Amino acid sequence: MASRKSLRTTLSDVARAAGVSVMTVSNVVRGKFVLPQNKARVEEAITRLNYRPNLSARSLRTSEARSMGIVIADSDPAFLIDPFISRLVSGLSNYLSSIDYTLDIQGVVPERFATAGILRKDRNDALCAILCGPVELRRQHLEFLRKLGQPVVLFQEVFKSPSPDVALIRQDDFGGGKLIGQLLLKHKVRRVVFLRPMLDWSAVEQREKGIRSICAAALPGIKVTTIPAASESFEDVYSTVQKFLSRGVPDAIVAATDSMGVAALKACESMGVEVPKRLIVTGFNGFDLWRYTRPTLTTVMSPAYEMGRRAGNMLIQRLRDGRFAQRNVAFPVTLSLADSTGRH
Amino acid sequence: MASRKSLRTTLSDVARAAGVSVMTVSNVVRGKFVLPQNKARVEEAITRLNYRPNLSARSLRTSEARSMGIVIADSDPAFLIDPFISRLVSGLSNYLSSIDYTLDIQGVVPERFATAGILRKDRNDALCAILCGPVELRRQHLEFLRKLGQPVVLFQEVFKSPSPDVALIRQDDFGGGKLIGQLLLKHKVRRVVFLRPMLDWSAVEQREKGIRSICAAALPGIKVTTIPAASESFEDVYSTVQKFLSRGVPDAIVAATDSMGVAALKACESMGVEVPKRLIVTGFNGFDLWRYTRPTLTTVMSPAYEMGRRAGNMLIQRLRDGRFAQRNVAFPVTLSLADSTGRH
DNA sequence: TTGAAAGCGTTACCAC
DNA sequence: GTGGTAACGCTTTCAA
Repeated sequence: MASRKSLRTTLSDVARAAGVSVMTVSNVVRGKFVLPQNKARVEEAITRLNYRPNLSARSLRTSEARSMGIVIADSDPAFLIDPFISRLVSGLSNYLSSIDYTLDIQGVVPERFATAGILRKDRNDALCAILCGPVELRRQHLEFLRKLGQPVVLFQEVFKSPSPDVALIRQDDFGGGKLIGQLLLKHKVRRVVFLRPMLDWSAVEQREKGIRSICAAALPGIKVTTIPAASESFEDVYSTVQKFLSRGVPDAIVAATDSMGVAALKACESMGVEVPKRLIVTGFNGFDLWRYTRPTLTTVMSPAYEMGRRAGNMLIQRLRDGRFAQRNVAFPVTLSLADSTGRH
Repeated sequence: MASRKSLRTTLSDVARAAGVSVMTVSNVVRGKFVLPQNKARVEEAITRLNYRPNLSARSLRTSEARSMGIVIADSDPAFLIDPFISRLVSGLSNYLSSIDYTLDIQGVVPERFATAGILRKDRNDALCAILCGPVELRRQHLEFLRKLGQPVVLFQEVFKSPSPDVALIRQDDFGGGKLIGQLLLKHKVRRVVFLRPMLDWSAVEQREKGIRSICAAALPGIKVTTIPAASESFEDVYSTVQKFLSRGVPDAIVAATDSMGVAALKACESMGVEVPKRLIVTGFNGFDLWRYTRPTLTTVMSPAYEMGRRAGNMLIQRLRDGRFAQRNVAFPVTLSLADSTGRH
């Protein structure tokens, strides 16, 4: 029956089957007004023929894809397991779904950022990005994004927006670091270890700066030592902390992330160092993990899901209005006290 | 200079700038052989004009999108935080990226599955899906997927493939349940609680069947009681277990997932019920969580990341060869012993 | 309200 | 090896 070479049903297949023109079918599909009698026949034909609109053709014609992309630079192949990222992407995806937009996703190791297919081809109306690596590399990548000439939201960086097409959304990691710092003050610690991954990440830098800004101003002085673990993996962090503890026990271990905080807790346990009695431990960017440990982990809560929604919303407004209403947005974070810093 | 109304650079913009035909530019872009002198001029123009190929136009012409979609039915809006799903999607995404394919992602509550935009429009060459909800609903959704007339990989279901276009990939949850069951035998338990979420999920059903198959055959008999928590959330599971324990302590709590296992551990802790001394606890579908708790959690390890890669690979082969080589694939799982079931 | 035709950016095809 | 042309499926435009 179908004499077309294409295997897929098209508008004109439906039009022929329903005895109307393609425009009538198109109008039905897009919810425009069509006489009820025609509409019914078209809908019947659509169902019978299993018609689905070809978005490539629609996008080509309308020059809007109703789709956004997100590119995530991460050294871990399983880039979505990071709880911040999984929440951010969930929020973005759900927001976009709610307005009938699609989300394209791609993870990429930082060294190969600029080769990501999602950036080299034009398939999405706008892009989101999360960078990592040394600050100069991140700056290059931002420049690469700027040159795309497409609306972009960049997460978690403190760069100034370099173009009207680039907006930045971050949580207040510096402020979060200060909250941890103030907690350290309250506990009258003297020697603090800031435990971070080797790989640079803007948020980690900000957290460290926030903590140090408080500790530097403290009287009596608080000495902050930064210890880098080879990676964020449990094994690397665990062994790094064990090695450090074997040479002396500080008053506090401030971990750059919750998963590192957990590994630190476990390392303390293995060395017989009691938390919070002998030293206190904190995490960062907490979601549920804090409550799984014993003792439970004091951390700073992130609004990641909401940040994802917001990014989608800002990009939609940018596409509609031709400009971003704001190009720098910072979300507040909150301190979440638990047993690893002792009962207040 | 650019007299076109479209804002984006096109092939013919580049062709004009380089003084060649569009076909030459197209050939350069696609890596076909072009005389070095022309190639150089074209590449210069591409860089200068910031040209990126329009994938909608390419897809329309070639009728291949080089893109796949995944739709995830989940009652939790943050559908990506589930560690199984985040690994599965990471594996799929990375595999697709490596062959220059894109991944579209959409989460949807099970009641609205068939309304998901990713299913109602034709943008991807193939689809992956994860279902949840009562088995009849899942069967309907599978039928919906079958009718799309597109290659589909469905995860974690034990349905028979209903069409040459549908392949099923799952882990051996029944076998995993048997591993847990055998462990229970070894510990000579008599009263077992299977702790599961209210929401149906194929994998949970299989796990329960596997456990019960072993327990039913045991001598002396092992009594298995199923306790549903309102949801998988920490609070719901925690309070469900507390309530249950207040009426008596079984010999084992077998949780349907690791996060439920952790909540059970914490509920035991809160009630002063020692694990593994007084009762043993197990999780399921473990990744890193098991090592965060005290005691660490015995669980069954899932090959989720590898399953995602495999799905991508099977779909690519299906697109290339016109048929699936296999339509039912089961990945083995492994038991991971830890402190919550005591030292052997 | 409906229909006919043009054209979105690209690639397949076929001349040269 | 390169270029002209048609066509992919859809929506915009304009006429009826």
